[in-house]
Amino acid sequence: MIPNRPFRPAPVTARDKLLEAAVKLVRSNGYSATSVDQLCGEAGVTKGAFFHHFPSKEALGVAAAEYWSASTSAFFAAAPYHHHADPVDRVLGYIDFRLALIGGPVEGFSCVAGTMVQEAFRSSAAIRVACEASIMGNAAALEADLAAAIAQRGVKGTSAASLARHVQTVIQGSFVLAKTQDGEMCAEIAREQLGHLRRYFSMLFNVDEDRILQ
Amino acid sequence: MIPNRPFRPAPVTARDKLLEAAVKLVRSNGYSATSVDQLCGEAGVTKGAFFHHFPSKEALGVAAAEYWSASTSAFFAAAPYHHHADPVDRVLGYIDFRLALIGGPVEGFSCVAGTMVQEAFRSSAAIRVACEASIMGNAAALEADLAAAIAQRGVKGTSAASLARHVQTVIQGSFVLAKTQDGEMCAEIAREQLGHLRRYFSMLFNVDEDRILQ
DNA sequence: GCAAACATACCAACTGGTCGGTATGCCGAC
DNA sequence: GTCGGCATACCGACCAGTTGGTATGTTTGC
Repeated sequence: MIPNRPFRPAPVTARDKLLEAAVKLVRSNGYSATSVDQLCGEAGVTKGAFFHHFPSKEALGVAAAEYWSASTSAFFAAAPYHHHADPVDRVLGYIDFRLALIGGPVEGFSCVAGTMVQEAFRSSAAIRVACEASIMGNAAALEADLAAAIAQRGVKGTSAASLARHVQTVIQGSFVLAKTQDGEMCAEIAREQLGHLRRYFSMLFNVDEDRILQ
Repeated sequence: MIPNRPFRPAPVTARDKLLEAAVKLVRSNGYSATSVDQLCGEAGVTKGAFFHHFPSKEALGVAAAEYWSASTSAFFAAAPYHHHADPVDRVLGYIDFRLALIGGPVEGFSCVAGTMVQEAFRSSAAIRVACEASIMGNAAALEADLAAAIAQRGVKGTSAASLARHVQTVIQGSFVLAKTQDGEMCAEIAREQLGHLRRYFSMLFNVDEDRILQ
């Protein structure tokens, strides 16, 4: 979900270093394929430290999703698109902000929660729920602006919550498509797909009321 | 991608049984978390048979993506939505067809290629390419109808290939969102999201030409 | 001095993969 | 027609390495 988070303070405790390692390794190798030893190696920490802070690998997965959730929501809360007066501008501003974050290798802008839930939704309910909270929490942050936009433009036949989920759907889907590609095409295809989301919303919020419903 | 494929003949050879097992297990547990022993157990086949037919687990992954690709494309080629005279009806018919396929647990309608590429895009180029072929092949099957619809309705600012990719994006993204849910909500959220895709296309192909571009 | 934060050594279970062997069916030669 | 030769399909014990997890220390801050 979030890409290159600049000015992130370097983690100090072993716990933080492990969470950072989890974000990095899960993004590029997935949850199952990432071993506890790899995590410890990446974090520069021993296995004893790992199991001191987390009772199991699954617990690290849950904590990583929550850590991810917290750092991304703080990142987006501080973004500039909130300042627009028009709610439609805030919504489109969010999409443009996401668009600007896409670049470089996929593991730099993909989503930890989306990656983990794909693998663990059946084997670990705890991880599934933590990833749900992360993704739906990110969606919920847009809901107020979407509700205002819907009210202002008189959009019928959907809801702010449903549209917020659609934003996440297109974002997550664009990451999957991006992962099928190589090199610069990864970012290019992800940007292209967010462009369709932008166009959908532009049409939805600008069109005459009687043309909205099919 | 494809869900409940009815009337599929029961696999006979060990190879076919292993491919069927791979589709089932990868869909519910992912690629990395599925072991060769599990695959053999599910297929009712020994390890000797596995490595007789596939040189490695990775090769099975590639073969599974190709097998998946072949069976889904045959399934969609035989679907009834192709018979509509209007290309826009064919495109919307495809979406409605996909909508009708969504139901039951996620692993019954999710996509093997999308699941695998999320895990293996960095560790296995062969699997990545096989999944790309599967997903983009599915997209390509819609391209002609989309091109005709674009031409007929005078849509500007995009291409048939890009819109075809968007269909896959929303489908793959809806599967990710569905996997965050439990029980019947899985199918419900996936259907809701395909509904947005349908609405986007409805607007795109019906609106006056001068209103299309923002 | 004492608890939290780590480190080291270790374990049973499992991992993908190998290897010698067998059962079966198809081939032309006689 | 039946026999030897040979390829394909499959079996299951086995291997070295790795897995998540534990048990027992040691260090450090207060």
